[in-house]
Amino acid sequence: MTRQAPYNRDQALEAALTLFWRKGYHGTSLKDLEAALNMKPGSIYAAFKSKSDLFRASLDQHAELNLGLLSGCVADASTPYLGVVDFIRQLGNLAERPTGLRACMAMKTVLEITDTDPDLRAAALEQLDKAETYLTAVFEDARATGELPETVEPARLAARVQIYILGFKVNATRGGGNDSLRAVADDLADELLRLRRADA
Amino acid sequence: MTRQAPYNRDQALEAALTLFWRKGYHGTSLKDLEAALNMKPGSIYAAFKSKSDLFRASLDQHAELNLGLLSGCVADASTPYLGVVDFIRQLGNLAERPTGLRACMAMKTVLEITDTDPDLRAAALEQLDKAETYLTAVFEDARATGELPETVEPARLAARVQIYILGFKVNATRGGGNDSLRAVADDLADELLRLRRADA
DNA sequence: GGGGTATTTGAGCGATCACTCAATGCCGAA
DNA sequence: TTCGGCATTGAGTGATCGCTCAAATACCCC
Repeated sequence: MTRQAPYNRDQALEAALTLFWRKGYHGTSLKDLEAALNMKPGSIYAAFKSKSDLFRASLDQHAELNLGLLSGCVADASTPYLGVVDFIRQLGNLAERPTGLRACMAMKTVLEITDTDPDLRAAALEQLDKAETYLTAVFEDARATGELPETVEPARLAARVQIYILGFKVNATRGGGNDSLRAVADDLADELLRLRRADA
Repeated sequence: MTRQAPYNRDQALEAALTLFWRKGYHGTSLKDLEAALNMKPGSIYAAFKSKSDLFRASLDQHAELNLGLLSGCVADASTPYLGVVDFIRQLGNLAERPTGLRACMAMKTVLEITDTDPDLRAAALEQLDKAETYLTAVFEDARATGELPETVEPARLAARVQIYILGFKVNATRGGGNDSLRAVADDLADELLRLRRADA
């Protein structure tokens, strides 16, 4: 039936994601995208409709990967709470990435986009909210099972952990090496371990 | 003598700072600046040389204000370490600011600027380094006086506190209200208090 | 092969970008 | 009152922005 497109859509989207992630929305021009996706402007618009729609698609793709990473840690650990702790500890591995890709795209977008393009901002905010909701649920369960003491407020702790994550990623963007990043990630993880009930 | 310039340079710089801070480097056009500074392009270039130089000047101005805030807290508190704790606690007041001005400009710049304009990126990085150096010095002194235990590594703790500050500001940019921001700022401040020696 | 269709192409659109400079306006000195 | 000199002006520079569309191309079915 219809002809197979000679470009791979997923592959193109990944290239766009990397570019937008690194350079931001305003900092990425269509010329940049044409080069990275190896597509002419007409093809890009046929496939993705507009620059902002392509950005939006990249943002969603990025969120999926990111949340997958977190939920993967949660699934693999002996308890969900320890999974979150492990996720924090693994932030120490961010040194492997180039500095431009150490901070998450949603965060960069919320900081970059203010008045113009409220849709993009809203999408990024929603992603951060989703992550925080996920964390809150984990902490609620941990309290219910007795892993966390009753005095812990799940939403409040989720906000704090979100701050750990976002702050760590901003700081990593400055360019720290493997050792220093790992040391601080361990400190943050240990801090969360200390919140568990002594008998847990 | 030379004629008095009909615009106030400091006032113009402050307007530029607010604009750049809120909208970022790429997100701010000269049209925006012309309107905010109430100056024609020729005057702007006569006074500030170029867009990037004006941004740079704004960045420096911002850093001065920011570091002044921190050192003010340190000077006012009963010990320098408690001053830092107080600074963290006062982050809860960020709700008073519009969301676009809650994150510090240096941080936003480091996240926004990657390849292009390495000078601007370097300037922003330097400012963050300066703040971290300041924190490290405070923690070193606190350890020397016995307020912090010997086991604390000042530089490592400074990185962690920097993460708290940066992370908090990113999170505040999402738009939290007065109560929620204050609650989490208190949590972070209390966490630092807990590091002090029991007899301090 | 040949015809029909879907996709890709890339020159070029108007708008906006950062920036310039000849003309103008304003001032103090003479 | 006139004049010399500097600050301000704003229309206009070439470059680049995001984006379009008529033409060329590649593919499938017959």
